Amino acid sequence: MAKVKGPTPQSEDFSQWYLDVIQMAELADYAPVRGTIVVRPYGYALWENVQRTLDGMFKATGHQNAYFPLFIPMSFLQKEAEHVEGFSPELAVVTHAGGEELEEPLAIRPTSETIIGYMWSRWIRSWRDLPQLLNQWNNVVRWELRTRPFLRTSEFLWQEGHTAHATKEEAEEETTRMLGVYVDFAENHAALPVIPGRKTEREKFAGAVYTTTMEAMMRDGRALQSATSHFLGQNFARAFEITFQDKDLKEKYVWTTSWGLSWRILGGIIMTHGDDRGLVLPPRIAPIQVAIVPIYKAESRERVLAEARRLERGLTELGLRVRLDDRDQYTPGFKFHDWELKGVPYRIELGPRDVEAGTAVLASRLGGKETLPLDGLARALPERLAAFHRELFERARNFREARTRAVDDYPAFKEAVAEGFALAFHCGDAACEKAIQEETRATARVVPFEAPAEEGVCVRCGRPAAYGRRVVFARAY
RNA sequence: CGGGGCGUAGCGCAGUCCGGCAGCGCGCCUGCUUUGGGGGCAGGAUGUCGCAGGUUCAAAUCCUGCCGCCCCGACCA
Repeated sequence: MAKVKGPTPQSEDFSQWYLDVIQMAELADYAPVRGTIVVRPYGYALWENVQRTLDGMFKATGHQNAYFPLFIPMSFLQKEAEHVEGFSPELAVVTHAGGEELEEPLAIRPTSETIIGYMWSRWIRSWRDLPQLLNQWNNVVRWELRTRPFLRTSEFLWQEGHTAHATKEEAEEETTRMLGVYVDFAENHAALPVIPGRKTEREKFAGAVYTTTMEAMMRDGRALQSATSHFLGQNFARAFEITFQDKDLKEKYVWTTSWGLSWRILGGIIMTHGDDRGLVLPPRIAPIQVAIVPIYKAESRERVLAEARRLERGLTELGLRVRLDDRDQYTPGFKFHDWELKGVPYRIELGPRDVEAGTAVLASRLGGKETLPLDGLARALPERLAAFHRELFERARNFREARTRAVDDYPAFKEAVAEGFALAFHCGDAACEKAIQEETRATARVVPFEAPAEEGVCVRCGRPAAYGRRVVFARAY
């Protein structure tokens, strides 16, 4: 009975736990270039499920996929003042190609507002060409100084939606609608409770008029910005001369939005649901929802496997993602640990005794084993998986609420952000916000949409509060 | 970009101080046995000791330079 090391316990070193789990569960591995990772098949299957789900939601809201190039002329990025200031420090730039120095360096896209803006300026002529509702699934590069798998990598996969509209109202509606899609995805598919709202001026996207976001709490109490949706106003329209002739015969600038969700969400799923045994994956996006572990001796092998295959077929026919673990070189105990590490929601154990009795053991990744009749077992699983999702979501929400405190003085604020979210009034001044960060390492994460209207004074400087409500502060990833 | 750590078998490491046969655990391969919570026994394979240069009869070990990665902090999806 060899003792095999599991991941570092969360309580001992949460960051090490995260890194251990990613490696051990075979989600990803480090690649040769600093800050880059290889997403392994199990991790990529998870990402594919995120993609498939979200892509359907984008299409249901009228968007179409397109693809714009990886290379962007440097001059494009310089056209929007805030945008270039925000992104230039982290650009990767190609200066040589084909054995020669390029006349104009090419930025590897950090995001595609500029090249899409350029194309729109050629495509859009009339109000009849609007709205433009585009999305692309791609990779982008941002040369981050401090990297961490999924959360912050030099190259990452994401989707970036870009839309152009005739009116401000329509663009703002789009901004809100798409944040709503992300919230729907987070809560109903990834089981992540999130707080939707607006970013402060200091935290907004470089080039946006304003940024909306959803923030989630990880199991170490830190916040993770899980998706953003930006109202870009006419900033990019002016920079790229994207104009159209309206019904009133006047030439006008379009109003644009952009919104994105990256594989960072996988980091959020890992750090929200995982425990000391490893991953816990939300059923709706788990690559494997049910693992069947057959238990047999040489003489019972065929009998047990035959029954296991019958069960596998029954589950597959219901549209469930199933894996029959018939690897001969491992013992059942090993397989139990393995599927727990990989976060599979349900495991079915099937041995000679069960086959004899017409039963099987159903084990939940959230704990508990029960013996159930084989007959009807498959049909019971969809409801079990739905309940699993609900329990996962509730657990995460309870955790967040237990670690969230409304605070009105600075000492209490410091205590609150040391272990979770602080709900506090703030004056709205960027310098004061920066001081908070320097003094507490916490930042303003989100001004929640859904928060009671309240007046007060700034938790740090005592000046009258802005926003008319409390702001969520936390240490963030 | 600042601070720290580490590069030795696929992985985790010991050996480096004090130069002298390249080691351990896990994993891997073969066989037998086992299988209801990470089995056992036996046999076996696997190395530019990060790179370059120097000192020496002799370098993983000492000297010089370089490279890379990881972790921690300030910036970002």
